[in-house]
Amino acid sequence: MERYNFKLSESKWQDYWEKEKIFKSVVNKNKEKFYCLEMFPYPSGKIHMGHVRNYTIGDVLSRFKTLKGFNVLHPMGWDSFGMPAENAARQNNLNPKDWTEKNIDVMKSQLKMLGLSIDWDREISTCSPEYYKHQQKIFLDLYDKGLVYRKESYVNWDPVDKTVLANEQVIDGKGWRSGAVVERKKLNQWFFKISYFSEDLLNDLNKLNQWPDKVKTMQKNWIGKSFGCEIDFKIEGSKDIKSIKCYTTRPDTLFGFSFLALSVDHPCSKYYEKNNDFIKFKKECSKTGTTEESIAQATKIGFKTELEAINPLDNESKVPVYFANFVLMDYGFGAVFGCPAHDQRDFDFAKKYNLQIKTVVKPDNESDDYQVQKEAFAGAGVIINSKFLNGLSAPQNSIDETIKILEERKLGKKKTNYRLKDWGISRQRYWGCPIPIAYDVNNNVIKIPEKNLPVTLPESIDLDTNGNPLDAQTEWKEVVIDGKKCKRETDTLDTFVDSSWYYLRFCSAKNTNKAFDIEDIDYWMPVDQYIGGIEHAILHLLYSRFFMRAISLNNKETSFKEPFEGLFTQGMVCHQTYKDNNNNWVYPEDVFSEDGKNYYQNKDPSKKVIVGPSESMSKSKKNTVDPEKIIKLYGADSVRLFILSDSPPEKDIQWSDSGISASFKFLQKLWALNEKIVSNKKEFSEFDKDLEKFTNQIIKKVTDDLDRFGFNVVIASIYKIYTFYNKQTNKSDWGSNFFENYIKILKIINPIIPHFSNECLERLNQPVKNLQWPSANEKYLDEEIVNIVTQINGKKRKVFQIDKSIDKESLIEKIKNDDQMKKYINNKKIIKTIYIENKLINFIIR
RNA sequence: GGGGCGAUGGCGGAAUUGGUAGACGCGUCGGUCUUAGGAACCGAUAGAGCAAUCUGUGAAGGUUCGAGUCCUUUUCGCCCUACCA
Repeated sequence: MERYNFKLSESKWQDYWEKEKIFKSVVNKNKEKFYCLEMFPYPSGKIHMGHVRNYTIGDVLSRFKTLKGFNVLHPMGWDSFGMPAENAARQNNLNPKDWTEKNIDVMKSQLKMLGLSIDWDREISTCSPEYYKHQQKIFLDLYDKGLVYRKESYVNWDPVDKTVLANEQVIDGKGWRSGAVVERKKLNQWFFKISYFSEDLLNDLNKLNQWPDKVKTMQKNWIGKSFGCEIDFKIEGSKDIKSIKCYTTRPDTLFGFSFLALSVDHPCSKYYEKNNDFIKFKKECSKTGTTEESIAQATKIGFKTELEAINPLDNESKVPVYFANFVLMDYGFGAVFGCPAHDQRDFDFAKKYNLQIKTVVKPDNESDDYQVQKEAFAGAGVIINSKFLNGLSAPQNSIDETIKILEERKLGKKKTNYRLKDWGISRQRYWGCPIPIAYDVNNNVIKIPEKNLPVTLPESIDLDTNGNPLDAQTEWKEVVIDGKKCKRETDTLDTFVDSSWYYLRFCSAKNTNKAFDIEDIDYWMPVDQYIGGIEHAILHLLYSRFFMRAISLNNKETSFKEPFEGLFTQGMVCHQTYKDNNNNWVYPEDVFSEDGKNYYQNKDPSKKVIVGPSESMSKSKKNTVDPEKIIKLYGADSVRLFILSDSPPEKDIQWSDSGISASFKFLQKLWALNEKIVSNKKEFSEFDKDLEKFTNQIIKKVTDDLDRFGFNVVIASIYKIYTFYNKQTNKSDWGSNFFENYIKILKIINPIIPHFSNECLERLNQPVKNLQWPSANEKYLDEEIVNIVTQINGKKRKVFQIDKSIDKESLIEKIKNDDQMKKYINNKKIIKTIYIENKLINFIIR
């Protein structure tokens, strides 16, 4: 018997799928649709195990739904704009376009090796003008709707390279390339008004009942709705500044007011621009703030002004005004009222500058002379030392009451605040979608007319210039619109924009006139199942939700607002880490072990390797395994089988050599079984009820488990199938119903190991086209003989195999009189009998 | 500081609604076959005990006839987020 030749088989079926266009999807209103989408990859060079896991999950689901009769849309594309291309191009003296296209070719061939059921006719690439011309149109539409605007905003500026840095390019406050201390620089930039939908985005999370709660909570926190009030503080000591607005969630602690703090970027800072001490202070503030650690540990510093703020509820009380490093300009009004007794940050600040700490809330169990000591008290309690507010229960009552009073006296008003900020979309980069805007000689914003779209990137470009390479393209920049000389916008769009609407484009991927066809999206949208990494829980998913709302705003044709009905976030792929004696990471493929305990380097077996903990695969730790190599060694089906088998898909999985080789060996066993069945010449006449029962029960279980993403248990079932069928074929009579049941089995393993399943079906002269998912026959799902667990006082004592037809009374009588049970009951009195049908009997004795 | 998730054999993990804890795989041990095996096949495998049996789902309590599952407290681990007023 020949072993299973996965190389021949897998390439054969992949060719067949491609030639016959098996996965081509067309709108068919008579058939229920299923849109299965995995987050499309960035073409970084090669696929990694994370992709393998992501796309295997999506593929199994797509194939399963297809077998179940759905019209499945399962597309794939490339998130192909972005910085890595620019960096790689600069390093290797290439064009980003060429680098990207080469990577796409490689990765596409690798995805095909996995045998994914993708409709490649719908392939899209976000860096292609065919894609981004529609994006530019959408940008202009949103501009017309008032959802796009321009304002001054800060960027990270590298003063040596003279370039804008992305956050991830700033390491410890320094530019990643130059090492220069990064400065903050103000630039005019474009924004999407995502905050317009804050409330809607928050509320509609409730409707997403096929989303993980975790992701919804993360988005909820990100939107960060809070209830509070804005208060106007009168200011003394300046002829320019009359009052300052603050936002607070705790107006009820107003009598604890002991300073007012402003962000260094607060509009009032303009009056201090020439003050040398203030300039120094501002510099000091910008030093801390890039790494998370420094933020957490940053001490609170302030710059005292000559200004004084008056407590609106107590005109006698005047407090100093500071600029402080812990006040953020882009939340609230960039100004806070300091109440040290009941806010830890304010407390720290007050301690440092010897400001008054006035206790105005006491815990319920404390007396009225309670005083805050070592730290701020932010808990619930009762208002004290606050004149007419005294005695109110804090926080809820006291807040409501204070707001009422402030509103009556016209000193402030109730306000809901959101943490969610508008989305800055300008990037000072070459390799992104050009913003379809120009400016006339007076710097007015001029839209590029639709007929002139797309605004394409210039192909020959010098990436070694300082700053944005597009800025240096003087010829490209010049454009005439309606006879007027204009200069193009040289910023490009954030690549998150590209991925915020690609799910729509897949529905009409070939339409050159429009971004999408209403008829197409009416049928295909929303995405029924979206699958990807948890790292996109907030930004990408929130931006996509925003885009759907923005496109649908004042648009009667697209009525829905949620692009993704179901969301699944898969876990990461982990691998053991290895280091040599010099603390350098070592690749798994350069490591060997004879006993599984001591590890050595392949190149030099005298060198020991230290085994570290298993961590998520990353290039920096060199604990990666190359999928292409693994596929070539074991075959795609073995890889698919293993990547799904060891852990539930939402959790992390450990990649291991023993695991993948176990999957490989298992397929060989399954193949041997199939060959044994193929070569059987005997006819069987006896109907085998056990075989029928086993098959139907396992079909039921696999169907249910696939429906709930229980891939790892599905694979456990496949192992059980092998054990059962192997025993069955060792019998002299396999059963007259053997063949039809076995065919069903080959169908239910098809979504997971499709090449293998096809090959087995073909060996048995079975069709492989238009397979249908077998349904379990209810008749065989029930057992006639059931296990009855008997307990004495809740403790398991004996298990009886009982015919289901027996009635309750005789069953209890029978068990009571069982010799072993009698021994346990031991002449004691049965005071209660719990009976759960077909499951359990519990005697309570005393 | 805030939020979330989790803790089950040597390991990864099973266990619809509370109802036989440890499915399935890895590893380990024993056996068969083989010139050999790091191949294949068969069997065993939570712990203790010769056994009947007892103990076991991070810890402590509670609800219940019955808890891995529900409630309270607690410890540890992981993830996200971060001066949000």
